[in-house]
Amino acid sequence: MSLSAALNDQDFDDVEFTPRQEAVLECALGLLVDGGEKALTTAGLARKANCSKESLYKWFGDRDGLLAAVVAYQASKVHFPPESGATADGQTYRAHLIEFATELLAVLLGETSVALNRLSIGQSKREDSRLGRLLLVRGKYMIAAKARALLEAGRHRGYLRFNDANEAYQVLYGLAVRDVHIRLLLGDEASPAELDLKGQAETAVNRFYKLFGVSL
Amino acid sequence: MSLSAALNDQDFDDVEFTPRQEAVLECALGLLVDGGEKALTTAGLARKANCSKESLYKWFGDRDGLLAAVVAYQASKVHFPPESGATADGQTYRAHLIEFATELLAVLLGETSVALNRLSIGQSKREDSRLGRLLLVRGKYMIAAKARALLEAGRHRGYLRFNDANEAYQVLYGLAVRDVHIRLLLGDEASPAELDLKGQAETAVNRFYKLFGVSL
DNA sequence: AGATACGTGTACCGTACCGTACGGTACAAG
DNA sequence: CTTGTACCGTACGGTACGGTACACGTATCT
Repeated sequence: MSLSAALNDQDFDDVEFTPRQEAVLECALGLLVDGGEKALTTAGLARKANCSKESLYKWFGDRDGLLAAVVAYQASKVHFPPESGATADGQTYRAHLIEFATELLAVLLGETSVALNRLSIGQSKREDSRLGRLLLVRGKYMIAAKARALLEAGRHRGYLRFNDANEAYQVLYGLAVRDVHIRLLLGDEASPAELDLKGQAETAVNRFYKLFGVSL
Repeated sequence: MSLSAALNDQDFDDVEFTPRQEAVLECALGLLVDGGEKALTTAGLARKANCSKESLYKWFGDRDGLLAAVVAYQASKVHFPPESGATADGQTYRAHLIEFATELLAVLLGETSVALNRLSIGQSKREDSRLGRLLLVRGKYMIAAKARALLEAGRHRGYLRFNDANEAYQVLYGLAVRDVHIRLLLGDEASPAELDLKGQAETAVNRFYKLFGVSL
């Protein structure tokens, strides 16, 4: 079963890559990070990765399959630490929230994430945007799920009060990310204050508690 | 003076387009909205707009100049209403904030804005992203300036309390937009609730007042 | 040793598209 | 009537890139 077939079947879940393929995909990531999509040509990747174009097509089907594989590979690298500290008091729970926000910012502002988002967005057209969906389901939705679980735990223990966990997460996201992500995607640079991820996460969580925290 | 020369000089300000050129740019916008960047070819635009490729190159220099002209043209269409209601009580000021947030969402979620953002992001590479900068300075920065003025007025009249107007604006932006913008750029669709711009703007402003409003 | 499988390197084809050149048309000014 | 300007339509060169075919090298299995 080829990868492109798997992609067409919307079924990209249980795909594993051999070490050799992962090395090639890492090269592809490097080309993408500095150079954008147009820098990732089949000939260029084959030259940089010391592999043949024929192998690329054997492994990934076609160029779209290659791009999808790059996204899937990068997404497979983010680990979800096991539910951190099931028994936590209010202070450590708040610290966990801050840590989550910090990691969120670290991921979104990372250059590989920026490069992949640029790639997926550039490919997205009106209707039919497979790369975008892939990035959403393998990236954003996973993070959102983890965040919802974290927030639900906080509500269950009486630290937070809200009706819709998803809405609460989106507010936390907005408070932490603001317009920094889109500005980076457009080529702007983050200000020094915005590069203090920990500080940004703390103020975001502070404001979040002002909105959804139980009365002091 | 050609447009491309003006672009290279970072000076794209006092550029005006003839009605004929604007009609062509409108066609280009249409091609961009449904089809993405690759759908906007010089031959295709010439065919759809009933103009010659030679005219395109005479007017816009090259394809990059054409893309830049499309962005500049669209940016030139957003008007800034004169400072609304200099003398306003607390209720109408809050209404003005809601109106601003509503318009912000309407712009960001509009399909032409999404298409242009996709275009600019797709063109942005590591270093050197002229389209992105153009969209930032002609779009985002203008909106941010207006928002800062509005917020400063609110602080001056005692409705709001904050130190940095820019930071306050970013919080308002985050509360209103959340992750909807990036999701749309990636090809996701807005939920029904998210399409209720007025309602979204109201809750965003409510939360904003919880953070920066003076004590009730 | 031979066979099968896998991968590299290279040459090649077809195509899409940018950019330009050129012929033809309409129109205004002298 | 001539000249200049602006534009359309089309055809063509150059090129970059996706995709394929093939020759050669290497390892593993029998």
